[in-house]
Amino acid sequence: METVTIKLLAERLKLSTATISKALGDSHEISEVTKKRVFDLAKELNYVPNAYASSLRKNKSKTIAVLIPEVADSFFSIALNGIEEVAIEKGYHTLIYLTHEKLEREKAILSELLYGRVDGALMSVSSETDSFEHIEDFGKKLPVVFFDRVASAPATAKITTNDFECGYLATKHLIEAGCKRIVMLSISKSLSIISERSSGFQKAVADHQLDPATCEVVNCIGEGKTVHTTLTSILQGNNRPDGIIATVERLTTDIYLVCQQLGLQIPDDVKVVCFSNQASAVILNPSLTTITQPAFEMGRAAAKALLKRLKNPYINLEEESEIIPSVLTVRSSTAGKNSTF
Amino acid sequence: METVTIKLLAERLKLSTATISKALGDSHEISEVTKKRVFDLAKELNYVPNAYASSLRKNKSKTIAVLIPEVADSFFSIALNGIEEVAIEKGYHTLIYLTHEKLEREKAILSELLYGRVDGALMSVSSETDSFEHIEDFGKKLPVVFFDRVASAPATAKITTNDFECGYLATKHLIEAGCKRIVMLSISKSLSIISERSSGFQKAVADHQLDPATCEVVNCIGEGKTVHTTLTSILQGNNRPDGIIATVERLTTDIYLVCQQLGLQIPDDVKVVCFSNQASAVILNPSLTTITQPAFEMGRAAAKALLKRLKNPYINLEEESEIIPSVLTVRSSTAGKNSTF
DNA sequence: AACATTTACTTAATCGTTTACGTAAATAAA
DNA sequence: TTTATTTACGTAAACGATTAAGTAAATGTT
Repeated sequence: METVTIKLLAERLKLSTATISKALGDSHEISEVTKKRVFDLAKELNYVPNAYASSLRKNKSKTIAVLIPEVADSFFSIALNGIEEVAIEKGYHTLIYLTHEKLEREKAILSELLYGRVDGALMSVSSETDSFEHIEDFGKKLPVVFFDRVASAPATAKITTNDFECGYLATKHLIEAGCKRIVMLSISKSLSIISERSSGFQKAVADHQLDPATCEVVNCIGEGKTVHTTLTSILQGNNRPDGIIATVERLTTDIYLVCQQLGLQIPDDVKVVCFSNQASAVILNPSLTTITQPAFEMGRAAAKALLKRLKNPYINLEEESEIIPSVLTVRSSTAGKNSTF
Repeated sequence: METVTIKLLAERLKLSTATISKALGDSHEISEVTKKRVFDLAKELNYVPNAYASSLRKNKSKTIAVLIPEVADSFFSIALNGIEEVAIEKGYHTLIYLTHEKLEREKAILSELLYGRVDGALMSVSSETDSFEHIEDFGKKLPVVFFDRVASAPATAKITTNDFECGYLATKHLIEAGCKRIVMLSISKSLSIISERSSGFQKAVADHQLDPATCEVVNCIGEGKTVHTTLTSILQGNNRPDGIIATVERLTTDIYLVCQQLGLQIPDDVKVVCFSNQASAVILNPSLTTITQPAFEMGRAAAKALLKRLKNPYINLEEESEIIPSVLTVRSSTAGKNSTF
C-alpha cells in the first residue's frame, strides 16, 4: 500500500506540495476551486498527515503526557477519563506514564519527555517525591499542570480538591459519631494531599479537645502484606483506635479484612471513612462512608488548563488553578450506636 | 535555554552530525575515543534526541496505541498497567484512547493513527463493534494485537482468557448451588467475550437439563439509570431469576442495589456471580463470587506480542495468541441454603 | 496607459536525525 | 614496494510537512 503523502497528492493534481499543504490548512492563499480538488483527492485516498513530519516542522506535537502513580485506583482512572475526553475534543493525543509511586521513574520519564515528544504534561506526583528540581527543569521548557497531588514548585496551575476541609470534616464526623481515638492512615511524608488532610485532621482533633497523643497520623506504606501487617498492629491492643480515616482508596479492602480477622465490628468497634471513588462503596459490608473527590472534573480541569496554555502561551498558568470540592457521603461504616443507616 | 541538538554537539566537538549520530548509536564506525567525547558532552548538556525527527527518518515512532472501551473498569486499568510496564521496559511509549464503547470513535481513532504516530496498536474492541473493516484496514499497514475483546478479523495475535469455560463454570456453579432460573447479563450482541461466555452458559444449561426458556441471556445496555431500570424489570415478577451472571464488572453495584431495593436477599433469593477484577469483591455485602480475569498478565502478553513483532517483522502474530485462564473464586453471594461462607 | 495591488500559485529552505555513499589515512597482504 | 583492506570520519540526501520569499498573471487605481 503506497503511503499517501502531500507529495503524492501534489503529483496527482499537478500542483506543488506547498499548495497542497496550504489548501489542507484552508489558507486564504489558495482558491476555492483548488481547495476543493485537494480536499476531494485527500479524502478519496484517505490522506492522513504524518504526525511526526508536522510535529518536527512546527515544533508542536499535539500530544500531552499524563504522569500518575498508578491507574488501578478509581481516582486516577476516572481522572484519566476526564483528561482523555478533553484531549480528544481538542485534537490532542495522550501519552500515559505510571510512576508506581517511584521518584526515580518520575525523573526518568520527565527527562525523556523534554524534547519534542510532548507539548506539556499533567501530573500527580509520586508519594516518594520530596524534591522538585526535575519538575522545575521540565517546567522551564514545557508547561506542566498538577492535579490532586501537587508539588510546591514550579509555580503553575494546580487543580486540587479541598483536602484540608475534608480532613477536618471526616474527623469531625467521626468525633460526632462518638470516636475518641482516631487514626489517619497516610502513605507518604511528603505528599501535598496528605499534609493537607492531616492538617485538617489535627485541627479537628484540637478543636474538639481530643487527645492528640491518641489521635495520630500513621504511615501505611508498602503493598499487600506490608499494609496488612501494619494495619493489624494498629488495630490490635488495648488502646486501639475507634475511628480510622484512610487517605487513599487502596487501603479500604485491607482495613475491612483486618477488622474481620480481628473480630472488630464496623462501625461498632471501629468506624471507618475513606477517601475513595469506588462505586462499590455503597454495597460494601457495611457500606462505606466516603470522601469522594471530583475525579472526572479534576481531570477535565487540568487538561483544559494545559490546553488553554498551549493555545495561548501568554496566559499565566498559576491563575488557572482551581479547587473543586469533594463530597462526604455518610454511610453505615460510621453509624453511631443508635443510628440506623 | 538553547535546544541541544546533534548539530550543537557536532559544532562543539568539531565533528560532523553524522559522526555524532553514529557515536550515539554506538556504531562500530566510530572510535572509542570519539564515542566517549560524544557521550560525555551529550550527558553534560543533557542531550535528548528529538523523538519526532528520529521517528520521521526511521519511520518508527517507538510508540504504541492502546484502544480500550473505558478505563474505569478494573480489568482495563489493570491490563493497562501490564501494558505500560512492558512498554516502558522496551523503551516504548503508550498512547491511550478510550472508545467509550462507540464504534465511531474506534474508527476515527484507528484512521488517524494510520500514518506515523504509532508503530502498532493493542485493542479491546468496543461493544458496538460488529464490523471489522476499519481494523483490517489498519492491520494492513500496522500490526494490531487484540486482548480480551477480540475481532474475528484481521488474523493476528489474540490474548484472551477461557471465556467459554468460565461461562460454563459460573453457570454450573450456580446450578450446583440450587439455581433453576439463571440469567446471564450481556452488554452487547457482537462482543467475542460475551458470545463465548454465553455459549458456555447455554451448554451448561443444556448439560444440566435446565429449561432454556427461563435461562436466557439478557442485554443490559446503557449507563446508570438504564441499567437500573432493566435490572429492576428483570428481578421483579413471579418468575424472576434465582441466579445472575454479570458478564462485566460495572453491573455489580446495580445488581446489589436493585436487589436491596426489591428486598431480595443475596444469596438466598438470588445468587450472583460476576466477571470482575474488583479488589473489593471480598468485602462486599455479601462477599461476591467472581470470575477474575488475569488482567495484568493479559496486558503484558498483548504488549509483548506486539513488541516482539515490531522487533522482528517476520514473525507471525497469529502464533503469538495466548489463552490465559481466569479464576473462579467462590464467596458468599452464591452460597447454598445451608452453606456457611 | 502606466503603475500598484491582489490573487494564486511555485521554489526552496527548514525542522533534527539517520544513512548511503564517498574518502583519506592507516594498516595489512602480496 | 605495490595493491588491497580496514578504520574513522565527512558529505549530502533523505523522511514529510510547513513557510518565507519569489513570481507571473489578473485586477484595480489614477
